[in-house]
Amino acid sequence: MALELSGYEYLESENIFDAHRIVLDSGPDIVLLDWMLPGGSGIELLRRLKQSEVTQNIPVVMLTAKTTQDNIIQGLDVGADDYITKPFAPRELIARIKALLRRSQPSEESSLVEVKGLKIDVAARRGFIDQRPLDLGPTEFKLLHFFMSHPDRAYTRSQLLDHVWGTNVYVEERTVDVHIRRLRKALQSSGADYSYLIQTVRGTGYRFSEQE
Amino acid sequence: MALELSGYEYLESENIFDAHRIVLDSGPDIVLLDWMLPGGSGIELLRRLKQSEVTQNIPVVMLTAKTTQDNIIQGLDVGADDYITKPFAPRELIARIKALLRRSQPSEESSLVEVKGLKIDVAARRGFIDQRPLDLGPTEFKLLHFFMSHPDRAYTRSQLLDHVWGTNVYVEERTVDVHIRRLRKALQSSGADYSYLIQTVRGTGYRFSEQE
DNA sequence: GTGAACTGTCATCTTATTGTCATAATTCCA
DNA sequence: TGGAATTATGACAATAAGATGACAGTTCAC
Repeated sequence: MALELSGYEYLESENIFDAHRIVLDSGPDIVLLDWMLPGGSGIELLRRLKQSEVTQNIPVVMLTAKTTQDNIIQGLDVGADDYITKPFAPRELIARIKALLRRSQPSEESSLVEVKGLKIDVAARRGFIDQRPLDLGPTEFKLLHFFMSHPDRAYTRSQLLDHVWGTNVYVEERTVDVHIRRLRKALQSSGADYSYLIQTVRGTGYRFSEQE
Repeated sequence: MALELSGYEYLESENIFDAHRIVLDSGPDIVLLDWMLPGGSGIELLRRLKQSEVTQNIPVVMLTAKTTQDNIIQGLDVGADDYITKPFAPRELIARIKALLRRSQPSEESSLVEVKGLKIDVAARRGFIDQRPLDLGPTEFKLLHFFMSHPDRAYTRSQLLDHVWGTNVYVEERTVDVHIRRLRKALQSSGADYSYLIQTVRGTGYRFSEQE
């Protein structure tokens, strides 16, 4: 109920066997695991999850009524990421889940990509032309980032939509044109004009290149 | 007693389980870990701490009565940062703790951070704009401190919650917005307006930067 | 116990960003 | 040289995201 109220989706299982299958099939973001499950102790599942490369990065929270030393040590040993002892407040459960999810989120890459006087700092999420910061919307930034890391190659609008907007997004192909224009505009804003880097490939799409 | 006399705050635990929770919840600056803990060897906890990304940077000092080489090697192997064998002089304990703390917080704990006319005194927990003290709540101070020691990079609300509020805290992400606002307000209180240092990064979060 | 300071949350207001369209400009080829 | 096809551009409304003010619960010092 607490999970539902907080807007999480979940799948339940009554026993280890189904639980394992569900984890493998649905690839959850997190696993809540009761110490005592019919058919075997939850710790067995925990061990299995942590052994497999596929599942070992899924954070696992152990729920337990037991506070006996043995069990807990066993749990630590196998690699639970957090524990909650029953009875617990729903708030606490949600808090711990949130914290774990936060932590497991994408690692921070801090790359700098540079082409001539045009530079983008991915960590800072910002672009520069000769030290001068660019005014880019999120989409323009992503587009520029994609282009700069895949230069000298023509992409169709469709491909750009996939890579920059993401799959499963329904957007008119012509929308790409508009963003290309916005990006070009930003690239020739102050002083130097770098808009030539974004080249139109008639009949195909666009390309990022220093040449020509 | 030695810790208290030296002005450190500490949390104690009688067993591995509680110890692990305490570390996760309170995010200590350092961990003193006895080799022998009821319910299991402290080394297991050490291993756990060093395995998780969240806790692996917390320095751990192993306390032990054993002087056998094996053990020491075992401990260092897993990642203990220092060793003290019992019996030990309180002075020595404190000295080692100090050394580790110094080492582990090179960038952050330089007690004076300054950017342009904005300066914070970490020890005194106060901020100044051109000598004039700022009116900051504890959270705002921590937020500002974090920003100033990690400039020119965008942070999501989640990341800020982790770094400033701590892990395992259940706070709405939007709460970050509110504190950002309070901080900005403080930065433009009297005279000069430094609120431009805290920049909104649409679709991502916030960034501290002198530029723009 | 009282009051001030501080926090977290909510509802509401603002603004930046986006997707789309209509129209102008260009390119290409018969 | 037309005109068909393709791309560029400006405008605009919808939307999503952030800013802001208010408020109530807590904590803490006195």
